[in-house]
Amino acid sequence: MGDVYQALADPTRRKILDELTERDGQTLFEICARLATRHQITSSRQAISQHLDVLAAAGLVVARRQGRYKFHHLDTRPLQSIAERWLRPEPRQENPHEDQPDQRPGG
Amino acid sequence: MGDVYQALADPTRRKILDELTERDGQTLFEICARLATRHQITSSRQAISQHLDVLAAAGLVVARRQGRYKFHHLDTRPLQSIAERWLRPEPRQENPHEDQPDQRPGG
DNA sequence: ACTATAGGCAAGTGGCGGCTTGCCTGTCGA
DNA sequence: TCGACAGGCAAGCCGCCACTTGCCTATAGT
Repeated sequence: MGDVYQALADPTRRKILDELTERDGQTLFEICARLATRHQITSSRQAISQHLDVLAAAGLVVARRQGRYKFHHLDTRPLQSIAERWLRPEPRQENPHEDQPDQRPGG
Repeated sequence: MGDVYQALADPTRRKILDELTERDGQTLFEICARLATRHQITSSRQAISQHLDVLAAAGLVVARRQGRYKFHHLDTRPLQSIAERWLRPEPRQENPHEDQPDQRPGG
């Protein structure tokens, strides 16, 4: 299982997710064409294919083979846990700055 | 302004965010010590400092100088827009797979 | 059977990111 | 004032990642 955060790090991969959000279940060539015409991304087909591999490894894209076509579907479930990792509103501990923060005041 | 996604790509930087979530307003040395003892991260002080620079450039960390100390505070606002980018529950368009997806069926 | 299409595998390359190292600035305490 | 401490600047190294290139497999159409 790949790293979801690393998969999101590349701007081209995010554009792919945007594209699949607008129109789910696209083929590789379809994604290439739409990235080129709508986002000025002129990467080769292989580059996009490798990006899709990374997204699939991260669980963000699920591929479905059908004949000679391979349709790519978005799966947003890995994204749900991301923001919650730091956005959980538990009142977190504060650091007593004004004391003497000698590296670790309280051990 | 740096890239929030790229800032989250590095696992050490995510650990720093975890650390600041638990205890906000830590100094550089304090973060180094806690990363070493609690997360087995033995990177040098400079490495952590550069990580904090990246996080600050992405707006995820705000530094506050006070005397010879520099306290780092978490700012989760840049995170809120991340998940919503693809998690907005608008019913997105489906691709008519079973037709003839000749790259782009509808031009 | 032949061709065009959709996609895959693998090797090679260039640039960027993470890390270290060395040295410097600035602040507080005794 | 002097030394310990917190942090900063800059150069250099190295591995990874994105991308290309070349060739291959497989399905669909005629």
